[in-house]
Amino acid sequence: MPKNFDFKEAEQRLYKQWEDGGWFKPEVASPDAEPFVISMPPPNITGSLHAGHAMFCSLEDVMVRYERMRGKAALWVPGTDHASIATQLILERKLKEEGLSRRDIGREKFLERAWAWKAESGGRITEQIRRLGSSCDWSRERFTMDEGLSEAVLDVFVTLHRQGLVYRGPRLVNWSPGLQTAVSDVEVERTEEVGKLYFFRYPVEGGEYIPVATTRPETILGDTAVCVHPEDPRYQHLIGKTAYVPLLNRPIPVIADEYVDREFGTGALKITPAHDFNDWTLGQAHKLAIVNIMNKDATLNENAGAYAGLDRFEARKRVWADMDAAGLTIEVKDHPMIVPRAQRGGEVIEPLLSEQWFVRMQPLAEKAMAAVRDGRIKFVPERFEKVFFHWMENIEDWCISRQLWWGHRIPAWHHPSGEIRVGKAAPEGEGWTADEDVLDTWFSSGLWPFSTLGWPSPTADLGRYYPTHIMETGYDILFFWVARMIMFGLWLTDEAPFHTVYLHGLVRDKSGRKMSKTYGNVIDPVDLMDKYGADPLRFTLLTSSTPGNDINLDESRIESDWKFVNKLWQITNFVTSGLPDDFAPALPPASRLDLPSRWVLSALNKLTANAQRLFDNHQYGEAGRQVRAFLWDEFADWYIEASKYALYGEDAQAKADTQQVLFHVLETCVRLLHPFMPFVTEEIWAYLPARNGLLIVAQWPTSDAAYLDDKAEAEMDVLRELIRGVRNLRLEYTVEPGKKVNAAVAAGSYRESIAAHGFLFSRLCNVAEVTLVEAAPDESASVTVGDVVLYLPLAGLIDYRAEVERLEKEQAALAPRIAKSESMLGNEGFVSRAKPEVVQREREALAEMQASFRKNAERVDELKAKIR
RNA sequence: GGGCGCUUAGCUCAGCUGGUCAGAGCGCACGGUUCACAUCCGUGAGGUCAGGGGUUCGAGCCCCUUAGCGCCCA
Repeated sequence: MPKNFDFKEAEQRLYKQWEDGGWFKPEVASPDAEPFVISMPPPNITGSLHAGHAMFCSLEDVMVRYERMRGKAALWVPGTDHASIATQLILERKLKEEGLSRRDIGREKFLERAWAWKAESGGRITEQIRRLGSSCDWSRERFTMDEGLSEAVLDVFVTLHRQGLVYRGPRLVNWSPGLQTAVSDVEVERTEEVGKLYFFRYPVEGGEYIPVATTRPETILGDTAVCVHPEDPRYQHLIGKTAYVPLLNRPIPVIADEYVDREFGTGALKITPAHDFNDWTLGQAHKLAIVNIMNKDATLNENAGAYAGLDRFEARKRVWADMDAAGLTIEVKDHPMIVPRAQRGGEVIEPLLSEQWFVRMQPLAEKAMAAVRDGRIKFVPERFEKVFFHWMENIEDWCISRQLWWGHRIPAWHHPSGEIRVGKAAPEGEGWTADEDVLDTWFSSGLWPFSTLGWPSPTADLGRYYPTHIMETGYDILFFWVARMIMFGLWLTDEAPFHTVYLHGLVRDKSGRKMSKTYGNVIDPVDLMDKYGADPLRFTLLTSSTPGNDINLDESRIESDWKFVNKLWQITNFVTSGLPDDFAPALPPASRLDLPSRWVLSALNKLTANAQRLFDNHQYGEAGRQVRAFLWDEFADWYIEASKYALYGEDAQAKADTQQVLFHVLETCVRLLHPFMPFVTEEIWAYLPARNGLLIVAQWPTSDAAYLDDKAEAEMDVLRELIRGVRNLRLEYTVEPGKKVNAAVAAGSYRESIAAHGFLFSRLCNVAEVTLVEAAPDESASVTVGDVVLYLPLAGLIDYRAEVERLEKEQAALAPRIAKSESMLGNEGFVSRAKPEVVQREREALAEMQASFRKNAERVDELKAKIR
């Protein structure tokens, strides 16, 4: 095999091999295999790959590849979203560059451009998703505006309308003046900003004034009442009197309502039902007049009198100036306030009275909550259930119409008579015109898990692959998307669309800041893949995250995982290079194997069992970390080094057995790592002998209890500690690294083991010969592990005083640990209530520490005697 | 105002069911050209697991509370 893994060449080739070979299709499993299905959160066609995409692709691919290896009919359905607002924003920006607006070119031409743009750039994101190694079934790729999905969307609208759940009406909605469309509650972001609070006098009949404060003086022109608390002595006598709207002199009532907070501001409120959500509610309760003063472009209309035609912010200045001139102003204060801004575009949202389509959410939410309550749907991590319930319990009707062109056109028809009919086709008769509006993007993505499988047609895919299994996505779209899928799924298909919602966190920069173009801290996953390959990026994203928590992406970790890829490659090179041409994998029984082999196989099988448990609990990151640690710190650093004795030795059987073990461990780890690092593992797989087929469909490893061996692990631990001790001594006494030394061991209870494994010392710490002794040789330094004392004779190098000091330091560290252990074991509560194996383990640990302490103490005495 | 998360080595983060869980990577110090790998190997320094209280035989891990940071909802 080549000296290094050339990811640039291999990634493309392997992905093509997988995709062209149809290995991403669920049909590669046996026909009766249990299905496992994930719907990919469809990226916007406007987008290019960002860290969030890389995150979900990595996670979902781990899930899918794992289940595929377990023999399931694994299906990951990919697709893209038309992203109504985001796409339209981009297209309008492009038009603007040409000096045009969408109205200049008209709806038809605009949509042509939109489709052209989709054709041109919709493929870019899917190419980038491929680069990550995502094993999704592209033959089932969908787009939210595909014919089938569009039909589904219209059907749902019609159905919900028939069920009385879709209605139309004038309501106060969140209006985006720049985009000229309504948006839903979840599309409004509330930002804390320092604004101004304007205090002024509201004239009341009889020459009195009520002081009132507002953050938006222009809305004064639309006031239809002044409201005070019914028990407020300051204003009680004015209740029921008539106030006059400043500048317009329009008479309005002074009303009373307990809603007013007497402590806040002046304790009196101006009420503008047409331009404020709270005021709207209050206005409904008091049957107040509704005066709309604003046009859809946020200029004021004829109801604003002299201010008609002015932009809202310009009007604000003028109104205030004129009121000041009229002597009605009191003061202006800086005021921290919550400003509603559009999620797309960021402009200030205006509450505006408008005719829109809504979905009545209450009935849908009930079903959704029931499904989560009774466990048909679970959240990982669980805490998001609380967030989900809180939102569901307070759910508002969903404004689904958008005054945009790019999207699913609402299947409603308007007649000059004012009649409105809902249906996919135009009603019979003359004069019907189609509704101008399109649906909220999230209306179609809410159907995604089933619409992508053919619903509402009873397709084979729908039957076999729905409901899906895990919905994996970012917690930031819990309300936008996940909640809607759950509601729609239950309502329309009578099934929970998935049984598990796995939510990942946001990917931030290394210091925890949100990535943004303005900060210039955006980490482009494509750059990282160019530099390190897809595997290290995936592995880093997967292993540095835990469910639901944000991750701060540090490039140094990707670099480190790039090194891990190389390490794996080099391990493979070592393991395979020595294998005979006719090598046939056949792991010998544990009874025939040497100690290092029994140890490493025991550790391997524990690892496999752990990985299984962790995958079962969606702890993918921890599983990946453990495999990496085992492979590098145990297998490469210890077993491989130890194996060289047998490999280069005379004993043919031992050599063959060792090769079997090396191969088995590597091969198992490659399987375990495949979901995390698909490219390098698949490439390695091709270099392993006697393999049939591709790793992508190889079997996921299971733990074999026959190879679990606590005794071997304990023995190896002692040997490893002794070896570490020797390495340490050699450095402390600056023994030349190349120089061979001898060791004498008072082997205590490990006599046989040490006698038999002198070769390990030779290989791992350059000790030529290990002899068993009873007493300490002259001029030697020692290392103690339990009742084993290893002496390193270092003639001429030993400073007895320094050696005593070193040992006493060790004793000082040991003493408190012994004391703690003794007190634990002396504690009746611990001995009687802790699990027996825990007590047993503690006893053994204490015995070992005590032995070490005793041996060290003896040694110190000996040395002290020599000093005198 | 309600809710949630985070606070563990200089930095970025793990720590699953409470009992070798005090860890990793990077960084740092020191030492290494022997036949898998310098994209490497070895050794080491460094943390009263934010503060306080509690439950428990035993607590980074559970409960309460305080503080700081962040997020969501209103």
